[in-house]
Amino acid sequence: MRISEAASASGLGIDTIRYYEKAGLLPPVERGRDGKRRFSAVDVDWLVLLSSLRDTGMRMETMRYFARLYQRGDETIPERKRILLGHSEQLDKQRGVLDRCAEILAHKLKRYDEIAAS
Amino acid sequence: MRISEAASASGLGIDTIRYYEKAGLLPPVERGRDGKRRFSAVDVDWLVLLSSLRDTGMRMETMRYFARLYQRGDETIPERKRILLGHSEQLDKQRGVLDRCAEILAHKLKRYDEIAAS
DNA sequence: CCTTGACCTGGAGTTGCTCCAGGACGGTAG
DNA sequence: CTACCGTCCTGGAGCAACTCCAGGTCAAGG
Repeated sequence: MRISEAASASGLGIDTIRYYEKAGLLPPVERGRDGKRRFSAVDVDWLVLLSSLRDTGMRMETMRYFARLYQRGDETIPERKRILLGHSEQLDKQRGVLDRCAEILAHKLKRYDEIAAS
Repeated sequence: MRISEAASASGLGIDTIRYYEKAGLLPPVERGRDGKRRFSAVDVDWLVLLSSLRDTGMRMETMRYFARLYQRGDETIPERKRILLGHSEQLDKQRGVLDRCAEILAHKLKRYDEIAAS
């Protein structure tokens, strides 16, 4: 799979993927003899995960740490589990943030309607 | 209210508040004769709103536009309403993103447990 | 009177992309 | 065979939104 396909499959941009590779967030991607990147199904799965973690606010440093653990094999699973569980908690906090914002917006919108009606 | 209090009341940092003022996201804040900023209750309410909008991903440019509308008075309410309704939709999209991430994480965690059990 | 703490300003530094210039390469059309 | 096109490559500049810092002011307390 070429980079443009990996991009649309993962939701990341082409530039972002190259940037992530350079930054150590994915293992060095294999190249064809033309020098172009070839993404395996495993690579793409990894990109999908990174994309999801990024979109929910995980920091690059954490993702890099997670990537290094992943490359060290199954012995690092407990630590990886810890990270993902921690991120699950982050998701819950973010739901709280969204809910509070929705409340504030609902309140504001109600006030707008009251002003319009008066 | 001094800037440190406005910061802890709104959840924004002191530097962020000053930055927002310079950037036109809040009307110029009144100063005491010592030159220090004095935040009114209205100012703080506004900061709380900005904080919530920022935390849910609204762009500064949009917030600035919203702030300008606000300063122009009640005639801009329909447009402000449009912006806040649009942001409500964003909140829904973000809930979707959180849910999808939670699913991926649950799946990964299950697989970790399977590997550990085998 | 001297120090402490909270504030001020302008500007540099950081994160995480995002875009761009300049160049190579493979496939198709003339 | 050659011209052109689309997709890729690299290194580096640019951008958003903070975040931190140096150097300075001022009021109040010991």
